[in-house]
Amino acid sequence: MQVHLLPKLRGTSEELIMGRKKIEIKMLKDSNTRQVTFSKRKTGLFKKANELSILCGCEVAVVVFSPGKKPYSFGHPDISTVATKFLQQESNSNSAQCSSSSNDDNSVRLNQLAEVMDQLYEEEKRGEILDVALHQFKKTQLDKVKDLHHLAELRCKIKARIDEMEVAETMLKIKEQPVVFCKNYGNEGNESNDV
Amino acid sequence: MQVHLLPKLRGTSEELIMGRKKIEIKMLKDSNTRQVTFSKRKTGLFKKANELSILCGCEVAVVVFSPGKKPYSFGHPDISTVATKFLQQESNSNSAQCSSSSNDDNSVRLNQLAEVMDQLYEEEKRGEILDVALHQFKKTQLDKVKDLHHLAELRCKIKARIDEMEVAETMLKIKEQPVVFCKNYGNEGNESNDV
DNA sequence: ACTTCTATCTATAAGGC
DNA sequence: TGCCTTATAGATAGAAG
Repeated sequence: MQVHLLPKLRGTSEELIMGRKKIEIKMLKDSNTRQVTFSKRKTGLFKKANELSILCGCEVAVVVFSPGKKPYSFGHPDISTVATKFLQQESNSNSAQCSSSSNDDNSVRLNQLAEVMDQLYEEEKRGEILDVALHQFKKTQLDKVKDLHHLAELRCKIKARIDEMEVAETMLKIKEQPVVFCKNYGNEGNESNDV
Repeated sequence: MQVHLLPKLRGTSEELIMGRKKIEIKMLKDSNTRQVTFSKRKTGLFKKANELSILCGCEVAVVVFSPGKKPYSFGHPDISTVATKFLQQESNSNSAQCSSSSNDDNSVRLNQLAEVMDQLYEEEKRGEILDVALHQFKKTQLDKVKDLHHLAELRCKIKARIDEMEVAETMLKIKEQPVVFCKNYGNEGNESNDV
């Protein structure tokens, strides 16, 4: 369906096709190049974050502001969950478990991050960003999905969710108002590894 | 300056030096391997995050919980700054623009979602699976859909698609939401990954 | 602003120290 | 953990759509 219009390399004296070249890690001057690079690397970063979370069964949260000042985020299992976990650790830091060494500083920072994540989640639920979300989903998530397993359960879960949505739909028909969602804050029954 | 003390490979029948091998992106069973991998990949992730922040002059925040539940973070310029920026912007954008999903846009979204489902189906047929992605998709993306008005159509399409699919399980997600605000950052290489 | 394609460059699995 | 080495899988710069 796609024909290579570009020859691998012309036999001419100049090489127009250079392939990848090593670049210095410094602010890219050209705004277009910067945007393209941001796009590619953001995808790569999120992909890496996802792989790390799966391979090691750990929680990961990433927030990035594009050159255009738009926020993008990735979270596993969910940014809110990660944020919550941080908050909980802070609360329990006096008790028995967790947070070795100097977690106090981190807790403060994380606390703030948690709030941010909270806001992001809130904004997201407004619904106006489905376009972007889907786009991102197609680009990045699908790629990751290739490596995963267990197709069977999800169908049921999604169906269940859709049933819930039907209820919401009914309500929407009656009244056009933004639906208020509850943040699923609280602990997740996350797999706990040793160590 | 460096001399190879190791022969490239013994000519024996077995290859003790295997170099890199492809691994499946799934939870590593061996705790030792998992820890080693976590360490290596965390370093790689932070490095990527740092490069992205420098190359594109953007702000980045990454938080990771190790298999041992210890928090590690990277932030450029630092997590607190990024968090604060988020909060400030949130309050500003509250009155300004945002939320304005029109009904016409919904049909577009519907089509896009249908496309996604098709692609998911394709992936499934290829034998590669979904584990993490769909769960998150359900939890987050679908939540947004609740706010849209053409819920019925969407639901039907999804249901139909799901019936075809033997889809199933969990996690993964990416959230992004456009939040417009003005401010410029242009910081240089700064790396801070605590341990 | 996103994507595709290709040639390279970089990250990293294994195995040892 | 950290630090090496090697071979290979994966990421991505540059150019164009």
